[in-house]
Amino acid sequence: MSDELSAKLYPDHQDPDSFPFTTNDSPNSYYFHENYQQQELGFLDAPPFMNFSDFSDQNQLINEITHPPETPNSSFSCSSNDEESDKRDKLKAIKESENEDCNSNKGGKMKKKIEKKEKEPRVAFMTESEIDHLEDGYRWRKYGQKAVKNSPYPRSYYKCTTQKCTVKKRVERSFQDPSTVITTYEGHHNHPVPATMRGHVAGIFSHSLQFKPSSSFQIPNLHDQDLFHLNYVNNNAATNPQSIINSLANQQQISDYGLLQDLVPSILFKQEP
DNA sequence: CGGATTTGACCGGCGC
DNA sequence: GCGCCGGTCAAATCCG
Repeated sequence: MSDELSAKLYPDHQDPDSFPFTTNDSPNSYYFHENYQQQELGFLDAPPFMNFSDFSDQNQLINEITHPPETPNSSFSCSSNDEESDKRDKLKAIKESENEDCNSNKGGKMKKKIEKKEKEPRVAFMTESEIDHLEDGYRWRKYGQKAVKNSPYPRSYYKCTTQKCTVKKRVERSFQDPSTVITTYEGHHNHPVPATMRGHVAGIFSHSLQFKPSSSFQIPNLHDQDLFHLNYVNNNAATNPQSIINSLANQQQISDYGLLQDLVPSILFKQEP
């Protein structure tokens, strides 16, 4: 994301890794927001009650910046346009030349070329919930917690407890909208949902709404696992006892739709390494 | 008692 | 080189 976009979206927010992602070194960040926008406009077969109004200002802003009025709003595809790929090529060239300078360190010892650790794909979900760590079907071990700059809410770090699975997730409450929790998954599980959780999943899925990608809008490389997370967290939030109690307090009638109306989260975007 | 969580220390990347 | 910051480690502590 450009500094300009970042500054307009979050004037007081300095944390580069919080939502939305603002990786300085990745030319893909712009692309993520195309996804974000695309999703808002119809990636998911969202039910009619789904309310994106909370994000409409952001999306409008993103739309303005990424597609200025004089530039035709080309498409919602995730492929980059020529101008954008030019920018990426240039950035790539700069990075490569920088690497060369660094590695050919005149007269000195030949520094072993250290490959930059490849980033795992990341997927972020924003969920309206009072509970920070939402049940998502997998087992996690907390390994750290840090204060988030310019936010009163800490960020928690979790690892999947299954052996040889390197998936991590970060959970933090949005400082802009404290009613929402931002969950970021990094990597993909190399194993099925733990057996002890499967019954739970089946029970939840049997009676409730599920998201699926629409035929007209696709985010490339969106794994089934990501939709699983979305469905699981969504449905779990909707069936969380405290959520139901809260909902009861606010609504006259309870229906599946009525409950979900206040609780459904939205997938925001996906970040590729 | 064993697994999970807490929390201060530590590390590496980055900007100045 | 130094300080800042995000992310991770690991010893101490908690808790069922």
